[in-house]
Amino acid sequence: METTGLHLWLVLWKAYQALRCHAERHIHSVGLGFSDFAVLEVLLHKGPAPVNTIGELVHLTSGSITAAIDRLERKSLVARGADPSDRRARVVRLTEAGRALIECAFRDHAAAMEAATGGLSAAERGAAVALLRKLGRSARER
Amino acid sequence: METTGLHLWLVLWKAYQALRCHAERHIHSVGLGFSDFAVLEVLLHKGPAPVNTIGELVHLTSGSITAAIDRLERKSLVARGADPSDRRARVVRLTEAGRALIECAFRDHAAAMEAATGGLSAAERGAAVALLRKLGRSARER
DNA sequence: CGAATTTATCTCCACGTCAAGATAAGTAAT
DNA sequence: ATTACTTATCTTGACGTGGAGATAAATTCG
Repeated sequence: METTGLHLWLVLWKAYQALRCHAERHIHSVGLGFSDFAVLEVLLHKGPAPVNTIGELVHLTSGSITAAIDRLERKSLVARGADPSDRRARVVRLTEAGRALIECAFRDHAAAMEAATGGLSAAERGAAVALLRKLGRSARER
Repeated sequence: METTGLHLWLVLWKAYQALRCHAERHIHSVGLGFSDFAVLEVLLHKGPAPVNTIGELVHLTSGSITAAIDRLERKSLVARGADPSDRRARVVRLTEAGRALIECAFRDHAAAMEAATGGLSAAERGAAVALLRKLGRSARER
């Protein structure tokens, strides 16, 4: 078994692409892009938040998150509001339509990921999670 | 330990991003984009190949791979040539400069990945490779 | 208080990607 | 040989992203 860092990286990349492909198929079918889905998901699970806070959570730069919120606002899935404690900030919240959409889409997404990872037993998935978490953490620290 | 498919997907995503961040830093410092690096790497290890064959290997559509080869040709890192057995095809090969660059860049890349995955022991990396390979393969099959 | 710095957001532009369609060359079938 | 189909590549237009810089508000410090 190959244990070089390069090999691990390649295998990780391929696994990522395979899962991402599944994820994208479902998300695309709802008429959303990957980033827009991530933004809605953050809003659903963390509640309203300022633009750049969301950007950091989903790894988008200031320009990109502005564009993403613009897209979602154009579709009436989110709304910008004023932050009473900071007049620079614009707080983003889900609209009714946005909440309905992401709740449904998220359920589908979870089911799709469950199916896509079905090739591994529960024990294997647990082991994979532990290893990947450790790998990600240590890589981020360097 | 969480063993849902969704959780595994999220952890995989984060680990991927952490490693990709390392990879991109090194590749960018050579003046290349991620895809262009992948194209050169294919040419280095598999030898000259037609445009679309390369595109499939690095997962780029016909339009994208054309643009990538254009960029590399503009920098004189690769050259297009005729395929004697198929006049539609354009065979891409490394130039001297291209070979020198990718050989050097690839060594650096391998070293960077070695360092980035250093948080895992050899045994852990072997286990991770086995799990990720299985995961990727089964996800691709569905 | 006023000046300098930081923070939050937005605008603008360049880049890489994809999708769809165009062109040209090879292949198969009648 | 003609027709239809497939394959290899390129072109065009739209989209999402990042980076640099602009603006405005908040914060820090003398």
